[in-house]
Amino acid sequence: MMRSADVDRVRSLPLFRVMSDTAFRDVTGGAFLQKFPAGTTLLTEGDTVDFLYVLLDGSVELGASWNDKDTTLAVLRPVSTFILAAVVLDADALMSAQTIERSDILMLSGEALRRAMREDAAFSVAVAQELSGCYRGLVRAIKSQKLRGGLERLANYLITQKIRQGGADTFTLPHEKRLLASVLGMTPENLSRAFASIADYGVVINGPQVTIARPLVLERLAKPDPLIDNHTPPTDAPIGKAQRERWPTDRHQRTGS
Amino acid sequence: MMRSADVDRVRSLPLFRVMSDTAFRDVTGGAFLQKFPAGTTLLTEGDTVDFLYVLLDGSVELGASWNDKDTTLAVLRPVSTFILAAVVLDADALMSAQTIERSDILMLSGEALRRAMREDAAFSVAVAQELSGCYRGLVRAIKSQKLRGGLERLANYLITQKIRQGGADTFTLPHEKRLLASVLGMTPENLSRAFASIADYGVVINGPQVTIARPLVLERLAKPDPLIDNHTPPTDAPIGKAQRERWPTDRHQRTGS
DNA sequence: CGTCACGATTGACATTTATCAAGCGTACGT
DNA sequence: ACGTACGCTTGATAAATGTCAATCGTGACG
Repeated sequence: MMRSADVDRVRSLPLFRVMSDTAFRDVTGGAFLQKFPAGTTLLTEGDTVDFLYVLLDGSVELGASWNDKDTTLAVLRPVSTFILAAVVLDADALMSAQTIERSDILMLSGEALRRAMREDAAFSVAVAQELSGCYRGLVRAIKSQKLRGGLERLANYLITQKIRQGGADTFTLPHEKRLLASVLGMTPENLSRAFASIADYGVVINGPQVTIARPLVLERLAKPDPLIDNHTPPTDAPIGKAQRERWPTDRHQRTGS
Repeated sequence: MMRSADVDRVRSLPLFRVMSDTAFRDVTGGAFLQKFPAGTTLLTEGDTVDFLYVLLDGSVELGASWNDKDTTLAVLRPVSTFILAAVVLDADALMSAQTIERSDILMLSGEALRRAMREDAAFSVAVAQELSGCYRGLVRAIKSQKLRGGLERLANYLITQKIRQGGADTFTLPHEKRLLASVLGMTPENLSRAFASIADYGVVINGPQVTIARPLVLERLAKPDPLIDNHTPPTDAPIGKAQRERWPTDRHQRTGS
């Protein structure tokens, strides 16, 4: 059902690394690994959630809608789990999930997950840590949304993106601009104008290519704040939302070796 | 250090009900119960978090600020825990906490909490459930913020408040309007105007007294949605964020008796 | 090769929200 | 009782954001 390489990738996630082999086999026993084309709706808000999803390849948008409007709450990249909170509570989904590009997605039985939590304290601690990381990600998102204006959100997004992609002054926007607009909580038209305005702060846009020509000028506009922006640098280690939140002050290093 | 009645109240929280007596004693052993006057800052964003806070009496505002602006993320009423996510990750606080009125607050050692999680699977499951509830509360908040306009947010707030206070057409706003404005993500001036506008939808304001004269008209404006608004009815049982999120489709009733 | 669909951009305009300023009412302390 | 501080309200105005419409460029597909 799963290739061994995929099993390894899941196993090496912080969430599953702490599980016993038997518990891991139990949880992955009835799992599905599916490939979905771009634009597939995996889950609609309000749906009953039977599975924990793990994005192994591709990308997924988490969104929500109300009254003919819709917005994007997050864009996920591999390797990420999603709708963990709904699985833990065995509750309905509050967000929709849709593939952005062709994606490999692993689906783990929610029931088995909850059983494993009850039987394995280390695992449920890992779940609690992952959830804490997700929670803090949302706190950052709300703070950005309520405290900053559109231009400031964009400026900080660009700075964060630059760092996450390695720190070079030129990088590529990872998504369509329309999607970015939805993430940033504005209309595509407004994002376009924001890109035009931000040229005054030394940002050069060339299609999906962005060059931050005068980083200090941009920073003066953005005023990035570690309590809002999570400037976690890129890493090849499989990382969960919890680890992202712990850096750089990881007081509990348990991967000692 | 704690009155027996207070111990009982904490013990009966979903978070702590599942703990063994010995684990509970261990966690509450080095606990402080303190009374704070109104307006006391308990915690500033960025601070190291050493304790899990439990609000036993009074009320507490969770807020955040950036660039001389500030906003309120939540207002807590007894009995609630707060900054659980930071405690679980042993990370810095992303929000500030301040008493709104004179409050009784219990402070439990974060270190002891994390130890109890590692040793007691049932407890760490309860922590994961509470965190899931908090997470979903934030998802609702972001959806409200990004998808609705100010007047719609106010309308839904009033409907939610009406239900939470028992369902009568007349009820009392639980906070100052300036605080409500901050919760709803608008300026006090704007909230004032929103209250004036909402009179057209059959809402009569008299100081802190609100009367919803034509509920159906207001609902047509508000379009409340269970995927955004948590219309949990009032209860006398000590309830956690997780329970709030499970109602009304609690598929895992474990308080069987 | 042409056509079509779609994302991005730009302009004009409407709506919403914030800001500044003034005035009102009430609770509180002297 | 008086004054004062503070929350609330209202008005005038500015800034930000959304909406509608048109255009441009590009990539997919017949």
